[in-house]
Amino acid sequence: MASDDQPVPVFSKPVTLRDVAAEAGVSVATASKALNDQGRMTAETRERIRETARRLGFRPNSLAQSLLRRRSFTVGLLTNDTYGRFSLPLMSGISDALVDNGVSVFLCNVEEDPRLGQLHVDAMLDKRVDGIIATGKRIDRHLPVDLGNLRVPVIYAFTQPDPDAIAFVSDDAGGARLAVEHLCRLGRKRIAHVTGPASFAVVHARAQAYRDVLAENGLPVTGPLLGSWSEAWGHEAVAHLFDGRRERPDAVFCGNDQIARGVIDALRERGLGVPGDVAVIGFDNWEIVAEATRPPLTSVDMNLVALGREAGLTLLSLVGGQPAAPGIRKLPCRLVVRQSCGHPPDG
Amino acid sequence: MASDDQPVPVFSKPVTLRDVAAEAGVSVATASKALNDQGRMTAETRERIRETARRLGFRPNSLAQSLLRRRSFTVGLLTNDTYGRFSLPLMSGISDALVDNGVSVFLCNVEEDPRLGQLHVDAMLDKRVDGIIATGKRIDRHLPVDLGNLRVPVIYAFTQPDPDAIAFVSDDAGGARLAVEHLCRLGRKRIAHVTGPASFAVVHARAQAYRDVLAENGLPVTGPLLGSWSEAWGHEAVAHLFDGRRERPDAVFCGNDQIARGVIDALRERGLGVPGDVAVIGFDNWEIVAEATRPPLTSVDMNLVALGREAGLTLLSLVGGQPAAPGIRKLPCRLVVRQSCGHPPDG
DNA sequence: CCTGTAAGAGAAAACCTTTTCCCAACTCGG
DNA sequence: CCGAGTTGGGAAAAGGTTTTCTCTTACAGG
Repeated sequence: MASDDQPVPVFSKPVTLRDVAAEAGVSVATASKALNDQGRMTAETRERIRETARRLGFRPNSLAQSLLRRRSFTVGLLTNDTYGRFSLPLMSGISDALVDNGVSVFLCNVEEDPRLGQLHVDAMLDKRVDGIIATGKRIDRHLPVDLGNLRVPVIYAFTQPDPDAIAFVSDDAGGARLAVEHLCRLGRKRIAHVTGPASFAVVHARAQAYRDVLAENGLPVTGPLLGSWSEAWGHEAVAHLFDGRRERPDAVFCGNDQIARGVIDALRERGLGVPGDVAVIGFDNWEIVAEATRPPLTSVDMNLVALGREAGLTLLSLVGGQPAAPGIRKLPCRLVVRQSCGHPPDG
Repeated sequence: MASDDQPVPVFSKPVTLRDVAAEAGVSVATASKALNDQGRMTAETRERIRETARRLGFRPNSLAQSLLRRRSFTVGLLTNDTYGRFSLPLMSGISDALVDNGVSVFLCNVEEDPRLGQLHVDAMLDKRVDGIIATGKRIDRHLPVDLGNLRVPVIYAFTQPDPDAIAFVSDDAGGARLAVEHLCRLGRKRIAHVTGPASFAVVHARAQAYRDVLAENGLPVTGPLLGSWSEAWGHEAVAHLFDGRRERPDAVFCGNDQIARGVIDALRERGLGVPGDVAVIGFDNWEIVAEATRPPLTSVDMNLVALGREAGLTLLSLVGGQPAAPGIRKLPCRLVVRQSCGHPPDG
């Protein structure tokens, strides 16, 4: 009564369970049980302790809890994507999924440095993370660190080290199908494919799907044009496609949005209309690019936020002791229709 | 001797100091002192314990250490920039600075949600972070959470809540000076400024510097054109600037790289050469955009990685007990010269 | 030989919480 | 009135490490 007109003191040491117990006139054991709905005591005692804890602004020390429970409610997120186009939505999804479950995320940027990677992994293990999510900027390269036999579960997102790991990746072939089938439905007959370098696994997966869909629709297959992931390559590819004596494409399926942007700009410079003369579809649905092209770019979205969320939830269930089958989970892409292909397929 | 031909068992429980002590035939106290270079013992004992620890793969449990030391070697990074253009380099710098000092980073994306923000802050405090870095996507808006009277030091990066906090921001006015002075040195006489919306503080800071430099050089000041941060606005602004009956600019200083990109594209469409007829400078040095423009864009770089590093190091010194004066530290920008302004100023 | 000191190492407290076990008191049926 | 069961609550251990204090032994000096 004498001192409770003061709000919580501002710069004080953290108030511990012991403080609460002393203030409420009980033992720490009883205080703990009161706050955790454990044990037996009169409703009145329980409420009095709770009220005391509230008044003192008591918050349990997670460190002590973690030490005891051997569970820290913390996971490590390993990434080597300083660039961020892919890892940011991924991280956002992961973070969402985990935070909703009271789990915090250690961010570890390991670049391409194995030493740094090992440093981070060791630090995370020392801090007793409950699990690790590894994510990379490329599906077919993995992080410069061995996560093989850790004491904690590991999930891979957007990267896939070996077949018996648990990995979430986007269904690139499916995404490519979406795009090419969309173009077919719109009546395009000569669909070209301009994409990135052969050193990327996704280039082949998407190109194969592209060829498959064309074959299924009885359309001519022109081998995909492989280059770099840049606007400049988009420009250049248009020269290849439209300068030759052969029949000109009426649609271009691009390996990413930057290539698509280059393609669209080059087409405009040649006086070709998009989507009038040529329909264009991009990949990645990088909104900042897709929305800045004129016309705004229809693009395949890899649903990275959802992918991250799935990865996060799966890690959580693994941490919780649920078993999970090893292997790769491919998550479907979706087509975001804007204006670079003509009228939306509304039937 | 009997069992040390086995390497560290792979899936075992973590080995504790007690295990090491038992194996080496000493007490945990002695083992601890041996490993931490504390206390007195024969060099031989110390080395024997160390060797045992190595052999067993002992790693101290950070949770226990943190609990005891009241220092977790962990800091929280609060951001509301899901977009990432600014926060990624920032985070990278922060992370670098901290990791080099053995400090891990909790990543907390609070979006614009005060409830989420409070949740994260509470969780970080419960986990006994040593400090917090708050970073936002806008200098003049701060996070939806009150970090006023925490038990741990707080540093702001790229955002600035109130004058008596410690904040690191880029020197936008200085950056604008760099750009406009560069154009002046190149002999440009009619320099326009196309920038973002008036609701951004940086717009005014940069515009003022722009006017100052023009005045200092005896050049005519045409009020800056305020719009959005988009390519589309860059296009539109060119129409404003070049359609009128008044004298046409021979240089445009743009508020960001996307605007600059729009400006350059629009200029080309009108048959105006860059940098021949018009020099263009951007802001942010967003490499993916700056390098894709034709010609590659000269742009002001805010040195966000360095800014992040400074913020991280300052937080560390604060955590270490060093005092730091409150207030705003403006870090200089730098001009990255590419080809959109003509010959580099080499003298 | 005795005392003082230093070396070497261990016991125990501390950090904070949770949980198991236990004890005292009370109630109730017989 | 007695034994059994229940109720309310506390003591203590556990989790892993660090640090202070204490203790034993050895050795040097007198």
